[in-house]
Amino acid sequence: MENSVFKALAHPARRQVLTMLRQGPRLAGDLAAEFEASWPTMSRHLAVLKEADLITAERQGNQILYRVNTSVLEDAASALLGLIGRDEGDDELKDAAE
Amino acid sequence: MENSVFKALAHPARRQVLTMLRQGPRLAGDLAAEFEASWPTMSRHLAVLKEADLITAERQGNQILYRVNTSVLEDAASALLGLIGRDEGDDELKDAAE
DNA sequence: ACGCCGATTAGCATTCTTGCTAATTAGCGG
DNA sequence: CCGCTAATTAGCAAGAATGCTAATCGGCGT
Repeated sequence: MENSVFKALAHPARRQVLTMLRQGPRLAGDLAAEFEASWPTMSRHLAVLKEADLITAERQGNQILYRVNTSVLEDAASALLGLIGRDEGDDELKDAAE
Repeated sequence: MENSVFKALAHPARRQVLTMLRQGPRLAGDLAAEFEASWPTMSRHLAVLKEADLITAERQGNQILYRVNTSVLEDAASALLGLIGRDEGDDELKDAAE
């Protein structure tokens, strides 16, 4: 679960999407329009972010509104910070090698 | 540059390595011994982390000592946190789509 | 029902990642 | 120099990620 979050964050375009959503929700097409990549490509990036629960989708009639899931982002950030502090026991951030 | 950091964080084994390094530096073999993966495989994971500047390597005679680069981890964490706060202008976390 | 627009899903090719074994480099000790 | 241990690099195969175009789905208006 944690894994899918970091994997989702691994792609620049997806981080860029999150940046765009920072100031509020946006329509899918609105987001897609800002990238050079094709629309279907962006659609898949959004799907990856949704899969990782970093964003949520809501239908607005014809179109789809995306918004950031702040708490998941917070969890990821604190997981990273947990990697810094010495010996804080919890938040181990380990999810098995493959 | 930011990109390689998040890519490096995308693999569970590599995050696990960082977790292990939390309490202090460790020898390469010492780290490798804790994983099921083969030694060369771990060596490459370490190379990826080093490439992202998340860890540093230092030769100790026959062996190699790895330690976390805390500041890069901090930067990554604050980049994520920057994605949350509304409208903070800087730290945009964008590094071009592909 | 039809056409249209917004968006996703299917299918495919290309490239990147991962992980293995085998070969190589680096340093130490006799 | 030779042998030994520590670790990395080479080379390969399998699988995942990315990006495209074409096809499809969903909802709205006529």
